[in-house]
Amino acid sequence: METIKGLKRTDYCGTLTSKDIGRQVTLFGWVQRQRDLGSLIFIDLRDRTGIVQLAFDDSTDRDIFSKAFAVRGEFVLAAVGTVRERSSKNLEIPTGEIEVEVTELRVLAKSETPPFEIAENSQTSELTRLKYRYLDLRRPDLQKNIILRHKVAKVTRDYFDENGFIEIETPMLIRSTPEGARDFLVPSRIHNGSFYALPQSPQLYKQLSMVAGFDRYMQIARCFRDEDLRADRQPEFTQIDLEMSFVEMEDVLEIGEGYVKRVFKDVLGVDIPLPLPRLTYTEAMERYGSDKPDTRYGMELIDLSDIVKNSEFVVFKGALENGGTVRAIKAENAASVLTRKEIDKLTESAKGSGAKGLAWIRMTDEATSSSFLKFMSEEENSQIISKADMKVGDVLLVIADSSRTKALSILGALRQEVARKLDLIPAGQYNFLWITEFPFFEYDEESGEWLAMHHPFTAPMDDSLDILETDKGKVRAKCYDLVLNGIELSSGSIRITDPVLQSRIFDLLGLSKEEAYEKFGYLLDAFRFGAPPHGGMGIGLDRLCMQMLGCESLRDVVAYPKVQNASEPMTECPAPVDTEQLGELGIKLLETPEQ
RNA sequence: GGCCCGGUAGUUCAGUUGGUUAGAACGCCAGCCUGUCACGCUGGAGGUCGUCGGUUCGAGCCCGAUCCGGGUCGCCA
Repeated sequence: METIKGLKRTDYCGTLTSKDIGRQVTLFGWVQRQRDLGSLIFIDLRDRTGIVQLAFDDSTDRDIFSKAFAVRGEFVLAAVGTVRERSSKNLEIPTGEIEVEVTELRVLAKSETPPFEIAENSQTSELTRLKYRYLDLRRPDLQKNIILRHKVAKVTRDYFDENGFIEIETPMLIRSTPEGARDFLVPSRIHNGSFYALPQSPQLYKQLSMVAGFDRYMQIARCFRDEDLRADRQPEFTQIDLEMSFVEMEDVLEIGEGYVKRVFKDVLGVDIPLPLPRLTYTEAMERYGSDKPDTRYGMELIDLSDIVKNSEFVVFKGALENGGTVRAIKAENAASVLTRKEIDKLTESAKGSGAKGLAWIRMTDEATSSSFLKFMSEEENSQIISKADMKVGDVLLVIADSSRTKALSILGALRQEVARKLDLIPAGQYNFLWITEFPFFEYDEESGEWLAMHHPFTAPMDDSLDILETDKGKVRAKCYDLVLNGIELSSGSIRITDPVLQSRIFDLLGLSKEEAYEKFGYLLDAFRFGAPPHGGMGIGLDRLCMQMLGCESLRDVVAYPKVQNASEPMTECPAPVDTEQLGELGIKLLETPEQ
């Protein structure tokens, strides 16, 4: 193995062009491929910018030639040479017009044969790739993703800096507030039996920073939630967290929109027209059955309740008599894809999200078949078909449920599944949407109680103040979500700063003064010393990058992600620790974990 | 915790009603080759079929359990 002593890189591999012909260059990189043609050898040398061809022929020094002969994939090389025009060009690659005639070659490191090829569009299973993540990350796709992520972070800091935001680091070791998601806990050595928690978000610290007078705060903050993973959910994730003083909802949305426009323009060169569309929570649920609707395709929900309210079909009748609803979506020209068998599958997944069943009408050239038309009158039938504007080839999927919200959200999920099946989702399109006027409370059917839908510092809307105690179902919050292509990108709210209102809210949430003080005393104290009105939001950086790159999983935009069981295959964490270490923390395990 | 899908060579996969020595491609190793660029040609090595147990004369294939991965529901104020 040789050293780089005396060598300094002059260029990155992928940046050389015919303009560099005749130049003496020094390159470092990994061997993508070595092609040995006998008395002619080519090596593709790769770094993060791309590849360039090194050439060795009969004019090459014999020692260098035999070194090149022994080179294998992923060896690390230093090459000094002259850029020259290729005698046969390769127009497929950016550097294909030139090659480097090598006059000095050093093998800086050898490599074993890697477990998978370092190439774009790897077909290798994700587990293998994650075990060797450093090799996976060497692949051009992931290099591109991680570099884009860097650019997003850079533009983010620039934008918020230009708009008067101060970046403040908030602590990673904080007090646990066991509401909402589970906290990751960190035992304290100095205070045996006590624990820190890792932040689920910097929420309280950023509000305190408003009290401290920083006026505008931002942070690219790591957040932690000890919950089960999904394709778009990791136990640790990154939030672009911000908070602003002396603002109302409109001001926060304006900053948020400006950010979205800026980051898409600067990083992707894509223009996002402003202002972004808005829907209230109620509209979104009624039209799409989701509080984070994907508006890249239509297929909006159709209300059949009025038409079927007198029908004899017990399923519809029962749902409506119990205060529910009957809704449908129409899949246009879908009869060929949505066969009986496919509809059965949809029924199963609807049941999976809580449906009792799925009613349907399927119109084909031959016949109109349906699971329920036979229970309806002629008139009802034709009203349904005309309300849904059904044509030959269309399929109508109907959900009835005595819970209105449930019916809507089941249909919302179905809408997404059908859109994917029918391939209705256009690529390369970015549909942003603000969702506003979220309900303040959520009715829990099990306990029969109204629970907070948001954290307890979220302000109710001004016109809800009079009905806080009397009509909880109608209370709306000054809360807003930013949705992109059916994914929740961001969530925020205007906060309560009025102590009187705050204690009303605590009362409503069933938090006694003592409990509230026990949990959030420091914030309540702070608010006694002049709290400016404030509000903010947190934007999911990982999800944003995922959308910008069109990736299906967060694992493609997180350098070192966790897999579904929340472990990391490369380092094999989490892992047991030795008893001595536990002893210092005053912890005794009830069972010895298997090694 | 529930449901669905998957686990066969380094990698991606095939493997018939259970039946001889489990195949292919790529990769790897060796030889040949002066313009390749997914180089080509010739030859070769490489497998506890995730694991454990069961059924059987015989299991990659059937049964049970279990582990691992992916998706999803619950969960994620």
